[in-house]
Amino acid sequence: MEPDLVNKAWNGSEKCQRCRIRELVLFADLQQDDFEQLHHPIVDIELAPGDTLYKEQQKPEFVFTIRSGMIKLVRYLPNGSYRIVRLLQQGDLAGIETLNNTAYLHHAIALQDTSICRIPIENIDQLNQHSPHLYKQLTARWHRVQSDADIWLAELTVGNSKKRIANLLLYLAQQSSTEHFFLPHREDMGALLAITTETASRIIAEFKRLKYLQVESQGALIDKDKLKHIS
Amino acid sequence: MEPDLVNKAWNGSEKCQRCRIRELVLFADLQQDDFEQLHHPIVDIELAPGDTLYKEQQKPEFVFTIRSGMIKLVRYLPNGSYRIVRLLQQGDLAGIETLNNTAYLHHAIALQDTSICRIPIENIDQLNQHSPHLYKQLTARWHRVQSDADIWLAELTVGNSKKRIANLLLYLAQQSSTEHFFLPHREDMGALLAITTETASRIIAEFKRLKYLQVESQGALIDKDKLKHIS
DNA sequence: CGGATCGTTGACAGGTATCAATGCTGGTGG
DNA sequence: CCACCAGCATTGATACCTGTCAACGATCCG
Repeated sequence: MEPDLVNKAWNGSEKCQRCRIRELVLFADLQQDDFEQLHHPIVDIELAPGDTLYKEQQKPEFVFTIRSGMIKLVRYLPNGSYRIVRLLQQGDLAGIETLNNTAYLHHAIALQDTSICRIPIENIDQLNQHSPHLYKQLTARWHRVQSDADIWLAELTVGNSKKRIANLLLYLAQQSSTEHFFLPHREDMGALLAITTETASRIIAEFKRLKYLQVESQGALIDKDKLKHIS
Repeated sequence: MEPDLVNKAWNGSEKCQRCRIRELVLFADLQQDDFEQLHHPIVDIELAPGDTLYKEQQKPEFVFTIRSGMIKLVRYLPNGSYRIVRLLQQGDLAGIETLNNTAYLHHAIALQDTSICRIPIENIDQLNQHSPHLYKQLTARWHRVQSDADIWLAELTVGNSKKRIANLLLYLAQQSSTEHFFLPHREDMGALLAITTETASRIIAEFKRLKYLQVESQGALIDKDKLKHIS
């Protein structure tokens, strides 16, 4: 182990212990002892909208904890179009599938300004071998993957387009910590809901006209009752 | 611990060690020592088509390894209809989400004659605490959940109905160990693909007329090239 | 034989994809 | 500062697809 890496690791773990949202992220349950096992550096990353965090075919070396912002997980289809299979937000873990010694299953792309912690897989492996504290948090993340995927399948891919958009808006609003929330591009909405960009645009425009949806500088606002009535 | 439970546990673990498909199921990596930690009985269950393995609101006490057959995981929607979010087959683990101290996320219902091993959650928890051998297999199952969910989202909910049915048939054929495979009811196909029963029926009937699909007593057969061309 | 269940088919209205054109807005370079 | 451009968003027209409601056929079983 080179000295400078050890130093960075130490700095990283120091920061993790002082992390403002520590209770939400992967290392919530770790003890002082555990942090000393982090021999590889944890790095902060800031992403702008459109930045790619990783690609499917890339060598998997890191998992990523999302501290703020939003990431889309994307699968490209043979015909060149794409489908968004999940949205990740604060506290979510991107690249969890690589802990099984396999490749990334998606491309991960930022939708907003997004802050990330980049955690080397080696750290996770070491912690798993020498301490029991990470296991619970990891299982919780796997659980969330399943639960999100099921919600997606059961709620966002059924019914007509109006219903799906209404459900998506309700989902985004519910996920947000404030009243305002981030409204994706029409193309991304289409990729989320398996509808075309044009249809997404038409329905959003209609919701705006009906005042079910308002777009302000801080983000979007919805009339939840009206939208629930549609879905 | 009551003596008869201990006895049953011993019987159960004996059987696990001799299991014909052991390399496929959850206990693949377990050692002799580990099996001695199974203090609760593992029970074989045989299900007929339509039998319910567990329900969403049921108290979670067991996970289930599937030895043969097919199980659908079902979510009921507020309007009374349902959606199939995953199909489980040999080697898959049903109820994995309960290992996180939460409820079952679905109803699990057999589609065919199905053989199951019912494993008490306590066994899993104990093994996890005292031996490292289960961890890898569990992670592999979580991984498969994610990977299947993503395939579902990316391939079975996009494109028109003909494309979706073609993809479903290709998926079912690929999963099967023989050339023949199990063809679900039209209603289940609809619930799998987010289309109506009638549309599923129309397209299956058309595929039959075109000889892309043949139904024999052993199961269904498809013309993979023709169906790939559609999808 | 009658009834239940599932599959198939028809008719039609409504929804959505597709192709195409037109706004709108923010940024860039002259 | 302004004209221009690129990238989205919106809207229109139309053909096609799919949901809906309804009827009929096939098969199994008591």
